[in-house]
Amino acid sequence: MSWRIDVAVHTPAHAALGDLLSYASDRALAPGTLVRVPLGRREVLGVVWRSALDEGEVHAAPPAPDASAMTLKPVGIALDGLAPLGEAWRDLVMFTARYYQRSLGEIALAALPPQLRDLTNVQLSRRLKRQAPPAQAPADHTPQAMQAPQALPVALTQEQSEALARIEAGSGTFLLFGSTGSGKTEVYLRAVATLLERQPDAQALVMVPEINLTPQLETRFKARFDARFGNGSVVSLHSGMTHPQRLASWLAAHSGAARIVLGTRMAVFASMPGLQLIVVDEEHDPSYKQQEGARYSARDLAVWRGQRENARVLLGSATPSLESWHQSRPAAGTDSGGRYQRLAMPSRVGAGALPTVRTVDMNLQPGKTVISGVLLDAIGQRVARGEQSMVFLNRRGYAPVLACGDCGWKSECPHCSAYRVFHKIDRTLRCHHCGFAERVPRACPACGNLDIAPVGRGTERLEEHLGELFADVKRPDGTPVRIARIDADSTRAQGALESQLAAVHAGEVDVLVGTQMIAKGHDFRRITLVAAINPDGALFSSDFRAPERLFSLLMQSAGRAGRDAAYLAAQGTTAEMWLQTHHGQHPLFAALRRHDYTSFAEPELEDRRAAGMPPFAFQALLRADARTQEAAQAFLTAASAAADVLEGADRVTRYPAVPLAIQRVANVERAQMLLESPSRAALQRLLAAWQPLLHALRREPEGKGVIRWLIDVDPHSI
DNA sequence: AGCACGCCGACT
DNA sequence: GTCGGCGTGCTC
Repeated sequence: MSWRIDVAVHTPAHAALGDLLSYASDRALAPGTLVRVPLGRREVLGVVWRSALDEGEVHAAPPAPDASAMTLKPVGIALDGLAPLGEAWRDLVMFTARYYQRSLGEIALAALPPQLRDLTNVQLSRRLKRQAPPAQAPADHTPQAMQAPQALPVALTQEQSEALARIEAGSGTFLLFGSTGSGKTEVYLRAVATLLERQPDAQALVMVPEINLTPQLETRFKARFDARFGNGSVVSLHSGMTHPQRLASWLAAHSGAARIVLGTRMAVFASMPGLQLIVVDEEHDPSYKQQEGARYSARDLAVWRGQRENARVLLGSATPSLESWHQSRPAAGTDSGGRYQRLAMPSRVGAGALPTVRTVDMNLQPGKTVISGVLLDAIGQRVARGEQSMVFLNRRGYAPVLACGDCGWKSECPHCSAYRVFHKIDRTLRCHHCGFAERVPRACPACGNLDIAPVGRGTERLEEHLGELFADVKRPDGTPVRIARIDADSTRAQGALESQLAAVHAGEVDVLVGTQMIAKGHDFRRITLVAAINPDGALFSSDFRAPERLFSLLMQSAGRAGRDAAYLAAQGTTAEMWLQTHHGQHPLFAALRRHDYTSFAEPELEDRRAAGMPPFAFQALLRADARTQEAAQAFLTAASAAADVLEGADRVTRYPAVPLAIQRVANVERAQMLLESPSRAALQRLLAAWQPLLHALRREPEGKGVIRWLIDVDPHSI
């Protein structure tokens, strides 16, 4: 008997190539089976999507486009040793591909560990054998043991207990709205523990926004669960791991041997047959949105996956995204708001009171002031008392621009519409967009003037500046102040971030300078002052999400100060957050002063509602990269015109094509067009119907010079 | 996406 | 004379 096997392989969405390629086989293969198939002159890994009995020209299922007429090549070997990927996983992949306008195979193959692609059957079976045998009844799995859970490190607060009780009693998606230090992680740990103890085959997925945050989370989960469920019950999945490590974790999740999977956004695609709970920590974090390739939101997919697999989803944040805030309602049974249950944990446990927020009115400071005198004094006093301070500035390097005082030359990047940043450490001018780097010229390249000077400041220069200003400030033991910097440059080397963080923890640093990298997740017990040097940029940004990001960043930073109540009491000090701003009266800062997310979010949401913006509207971007800006825009304009006749077009607003904020990167001109609709379904229908037209358009004169185009659904920055 | 084929510039 | 640039086309 002859079968037609439809397989998803790693090909991009393309007009000439369908989502699935058909192959011949003398036996049916279960959907989800991994197979090697011939494609052109190479052999690639694919996922079986369906098998159909091939009765000559008649097919039970519709064949892949145009495949019925051709002779099918035979499938290669099936990776039989591996259980087929489940229906729920395939549905997730299918949904992702459709929703984000990508090919099935691209999503499916990207969701699998890369090493699987070049593993033979023999190697695979060897791998599987080596894999630790599935959780061989560790410690106690008896009912008695479950009724008498081992002593847990800390007692729960009232708020934590209530949140947990509601998670257990309910189902669906929850928004855990807990201030920094309210003990959200403990709630995650308990929710996971309860689930895994109750159901021996249940699995939990826990996601964090950044790779940096996985080690500390892994330590905490292993300490809690290794003893109870056996070594290997907790695995991680993120792009910082080696391929063999990732394969091992993936196999453990797929087989069910791993009870808990920790990871970054890619982990949302982990194959987990027993998935019952998904935690998305810091759910508001922009890192959950993939910014290249398939531009998916791991948070949104987690919610979808939870619904599909009937697993609880726990979104945690002190400053939820306005989308999640809007979707959530305060108490079960309340109709207002959306579908998530909101669980509030406003109190800070074991931490000092939230820091006092002080604003420095930069309008009253002498021009060009970098750090105001009052702030300097405040930091100096902390140093003298042996306390730590954190100063952050969202700009790395020494100075964002180098300029000639005579002829007006500036350090423009020859390949991008951006300035190259001056890095004093290695005397280079570096473009942060294309990577182009050169040694700093001795004299102005345009006029030969020797007087070329840095303009503006980055973390490097701030660090240097503070060093000069604090030259005479002494620590309690009379030794000079110690200043350190943490940013993407200082942490480039393997393990550098860890060692630098350790130095701060060990008290070897008095003043820490850094980018937003230091505001995220790291607990510095002895920091009592946090300062934002220049947060104004985001207040009047053209990006409507900028205030939301700024507020969350500042709240998170404020949360870094005074994490240790006992320390503050012993020092007889209070924690402070300082803001240097020209707009001290801005409502965003007023809300921040009160540490009140709600009073920031509610008016912001009202503005969005009034302006018809997300979450009250749905957006997508069509972007085009081309040789010239005209070509990019011409393509977009033609694409817009082509969409006129499509279904749903009347319900989708198409804005004019505009250049990107950074118009040219690496000699490629970039333009985009915004689409917006009050109906997600209408937008989706339009995008789906548009795709083939866009492919066709590239071959038309309007598509000339276009290097690539892409669709970004639910874009994060526009 | 890969990987071929194909047609124009500076070097073993 | 070749090596190699990446433009265009194809893969069940």
